[in-house]
Amino acid sequence: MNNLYEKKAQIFKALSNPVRLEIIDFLTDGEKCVCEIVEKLNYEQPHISKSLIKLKEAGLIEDRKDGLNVYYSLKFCCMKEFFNCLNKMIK
Amino acid sequence: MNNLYEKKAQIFKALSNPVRLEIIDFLTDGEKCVCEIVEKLNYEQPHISKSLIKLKEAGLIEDRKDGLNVYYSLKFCCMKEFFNCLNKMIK
DNA sequence: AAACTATATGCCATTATTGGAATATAATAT
DNA sequence: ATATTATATTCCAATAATGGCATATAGTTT
Repeated sequence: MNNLYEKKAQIFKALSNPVRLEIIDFLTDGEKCVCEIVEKLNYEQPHISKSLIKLKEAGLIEDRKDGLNVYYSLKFCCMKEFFNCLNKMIK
Repeated sequence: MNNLYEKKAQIFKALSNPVRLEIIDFLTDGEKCVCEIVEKLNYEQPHISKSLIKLKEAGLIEDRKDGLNVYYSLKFCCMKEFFNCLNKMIK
């Protein structure tokens, strides 16, 4: 199996979960620390943490440490058009 | 499928598999019948069939019957830009 | 140092996905 | 009607994902 298809599949897999999509959505607003994401979404902190790590491993977000906090942000600006197309699909 | 994030997640889930991505790739070339897809990819016919149904259920492809054959084709032309963005992500 | 806070990791039961093998269906040809 | 062909469905074992709970780590404060 072609490597490239697997890499792409990994990205889509990272996006194939409602919680992780909600995180992405929240991050379009700018970088957020884990505690803000936990507060916004209604999930346990460990689950949010694991979700963020999965998104990071797929290369979709990046993190920045500042004291006790870890701030996550979107890594690609084209993500907006990406999701615009997606929105057309679900109409 | 109650909320929007779940609907989007379903689309990404359908795309989160190398075989299904290869099918999508093959279909950008134009509509293909199941047998052509089976011949092109190296998988059992039942597996290809199930993959196609999953893509169809996600609303990404559509089918057309003609005699014994079933032809599948992409449902969205914006899929090209969608994948262009994806390609930027994996560089 | 100990206490506290933000985040990450490990464990676990439940549920979903994967892909092969056998079989069923549906359209066509003889 | 029977045979043939293209596609779909069912069953199954192996593997992976989900999300809660308990705990660990790492930076900060006192």
